[in-house]
Amino acid sequence: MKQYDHTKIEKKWQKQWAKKKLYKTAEPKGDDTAENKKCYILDMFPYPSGEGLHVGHPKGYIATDVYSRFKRMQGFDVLHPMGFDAFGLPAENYAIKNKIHPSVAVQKNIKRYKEQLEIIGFDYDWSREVDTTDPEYYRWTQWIFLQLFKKGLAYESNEPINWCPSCKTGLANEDLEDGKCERCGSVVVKKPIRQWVLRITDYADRLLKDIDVLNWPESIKESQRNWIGRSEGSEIPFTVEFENGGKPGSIPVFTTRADTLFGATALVLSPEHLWVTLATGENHRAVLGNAEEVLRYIVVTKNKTEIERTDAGKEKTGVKLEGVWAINPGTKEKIPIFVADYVLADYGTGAVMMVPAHDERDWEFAKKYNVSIKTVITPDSVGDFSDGKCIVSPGILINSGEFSGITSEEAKNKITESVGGKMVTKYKLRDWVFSRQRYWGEPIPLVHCEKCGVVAVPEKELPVKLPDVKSYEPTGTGESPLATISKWINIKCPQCKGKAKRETNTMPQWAGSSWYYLRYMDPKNKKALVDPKKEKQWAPVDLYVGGTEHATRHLIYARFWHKFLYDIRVVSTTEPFTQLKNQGLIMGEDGRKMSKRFGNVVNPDDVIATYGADTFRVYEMFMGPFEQSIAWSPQNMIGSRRFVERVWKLVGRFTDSRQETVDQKEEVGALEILLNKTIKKVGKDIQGFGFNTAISSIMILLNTMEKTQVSKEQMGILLRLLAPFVPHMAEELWSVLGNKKSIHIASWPAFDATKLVDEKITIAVQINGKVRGQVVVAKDATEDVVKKEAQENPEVVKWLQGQVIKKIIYVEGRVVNIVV
RNA sequence: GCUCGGGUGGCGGAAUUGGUAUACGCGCCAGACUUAAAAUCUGUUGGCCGCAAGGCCGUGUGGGUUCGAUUCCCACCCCGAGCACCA
Repeated sequence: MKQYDHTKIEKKWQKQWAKKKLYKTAEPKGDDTAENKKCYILDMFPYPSGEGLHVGHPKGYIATDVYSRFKRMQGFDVLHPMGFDAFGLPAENYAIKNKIHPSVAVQKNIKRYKEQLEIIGFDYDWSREVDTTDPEYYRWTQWIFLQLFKKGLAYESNEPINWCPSCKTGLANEDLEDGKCERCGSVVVKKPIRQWVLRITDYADRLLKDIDVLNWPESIKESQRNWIGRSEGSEIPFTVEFENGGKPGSIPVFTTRADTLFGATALVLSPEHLWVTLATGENHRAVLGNAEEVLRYIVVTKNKTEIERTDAGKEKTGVKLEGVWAINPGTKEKIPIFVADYVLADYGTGAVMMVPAHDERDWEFAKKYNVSIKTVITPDSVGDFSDGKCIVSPGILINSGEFSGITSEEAKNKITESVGGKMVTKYKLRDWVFSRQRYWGEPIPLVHCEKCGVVAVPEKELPVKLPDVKSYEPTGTGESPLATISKWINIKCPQCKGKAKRETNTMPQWAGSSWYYLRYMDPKNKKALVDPKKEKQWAPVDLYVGGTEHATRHLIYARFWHKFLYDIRVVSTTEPFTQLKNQGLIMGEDGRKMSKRFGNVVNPDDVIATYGADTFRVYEMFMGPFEQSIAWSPQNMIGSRRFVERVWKLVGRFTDSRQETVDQKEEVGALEILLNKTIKKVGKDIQGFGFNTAISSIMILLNTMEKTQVSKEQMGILLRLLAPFVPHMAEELWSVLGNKKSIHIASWPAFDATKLVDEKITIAVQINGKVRGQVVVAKDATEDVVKKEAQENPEVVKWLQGQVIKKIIYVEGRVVNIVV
């Protein structure tokens, strides 16, 4: 047998597989039974940055590759595609920095990515590749937008939104991290610009409810629940009266604690509240005793960044409105009105009732501004509430008129009803700011007509192609660079043929990735986003693998679009991804995140050149639990290489002329049992993403096989168990054994359920729970026999001397415990 | 602050409807092969006490339930992630 030359073998088989189109996706069989045997396995497709891949990126891809090969061998029709998410800021910034047009840069980076992926030996069906920047692809991204627009789910708005001064574009809430731009880390400011917004909040309830049925990691599900942030409460109107006899008005507040209404000693409005704007405006200014002061406060507030405003730790500020007061609808007492920036404008009604005795924020504010504090809840178990303490927990009502004595829970409904309020549900989720003032994105397919207003581009005119432009750098004016191309902008209105202009905003990075999994099912279709038959054949995605960073962005957006597409009958399932797995990061050797900054990045190309793709794959799958972050270790890589080489040598026995005889230390029958056990375990582990334990059990099998006489058939089983992990070597050795067809379309070995337990089993003997000896018995030994053997065991006898046996417990096949 | 994960040898980790803790791999140590080294192969390897036989202690800490707890319950400590002035 020749030496193991990984480069030669890997190149050879990668070429062969491509030539024979081994991984071409099976076409739909068209019968009902076929549906049960499909398996759609999806990776989160990369955006091709200029950096190329580091060893952390392929970890998830290797896992899906192992899984898809396993499923194919089990006889499933497998769909395992790959593509590129190439619109968006990273690609554009790279292009700007390197002074290449984004489309050129993207194609270059895609090529590089593909090369890097190909040498790892993945089983992608490249004939289904998608590229979100391909007009034939984004035609359908635009089409989905138009359907949203037609259903009233896309609207134009001029509300202040998050603006990144460095990226020079508006951002969605999801694009912020601690008030900073997720991409560049700049502090985001609120800025009113014209924008397109999608009504994701219309789907908040369904997005929340359906989380329960998903087979996803608990942490991601929890993140989404937090993000959607449902809370049930009451909307209660507060009457407002003026000192100088103005007409009384009404301001609704939102509260989850209507039970504390009688303790509300002030009304607090956000600085952006419409009522405040009106009251300080030219016409009404006279009603306030201190309009100038209030205006000054509002200006100061608006100049603060989001971070400054929303930091819970900072001291609260506000200003009291003079000449006006509110009526507490419970007590009918006059209470002061404040404007304060701790009240968020865009949550609830932008107004809250201040209950200092039972809310810590209100408490803090009331102390500072001398608002009276009135306790109306007492903890239900103990009666000793003390005034001068903030009691946040619910309890029994006091000082609440007719409601005194009932519980908080009961009071919420009753009080709300009695003051003319209503029970409402609110969400933290905000509508999705969907336009970007940048070049490198899908043009929004709308037209602004002087007469007709906003008009959709007719579907047959899609795609609206992104025009070439000399300067694609962001303008910073709130307009996209497209606004400078008059030739492109000025068109006729599709409706009235009059003068009209194109919409110049582009879509955010997340648009293309919100539906790409559908396109893989039918990538070449020119007539529809996806053929309904093909959609039925493949949907939903059975397994989706990617990083946790997408928990509240991509994974929420995609679920939203999917549900919308379900409503307009483009897709047949209510959820896109039934099962989700997150790969843990591969950290640098130093334990820090891999980054150019730390100089701890490992390039997969180098690793593969030295050790081979098969070893690399084994190492990444064996290094620890898939979902866990673990540091890269060149030391441990050597262990994986050893393992791979030992397999090579083992098969060498069948080709070497000497037919090397084995010093047979293990029983042949025992090997048969171990093989069966291993087949069962490896299958179960791959299915459950326990790749590290699957490999360890194959290692145990290999250790035994090396010491035993092994038949060709048994060797074939070993190779098939290994095939998903080391596809090149398994293929090579499989052909060495004389097989003509590829191992990757061979059937996964079956195990014999009657041969899973050894003839003799070892049972531990405990005395009072401490292991004192072991007995070996036949596998079908009865309880009495085992108990008798246990008591006769010399080790045990020693411990039993002078003791009285109270009880003997036998756990079948495991342990005997003698209680003395 | 709230929510969700997680804490096991020198290291990555294995084992939970409660049943022999430390599988597998790395490293270390010893041996074989070699002039020598590397590679490879074989063996040992949780801690403490002991010449040994053997014993005691051990899954973040402290309690509890149980014949038996890494696993279940209570309290606490630490690490990671998400959310956070959301009324």
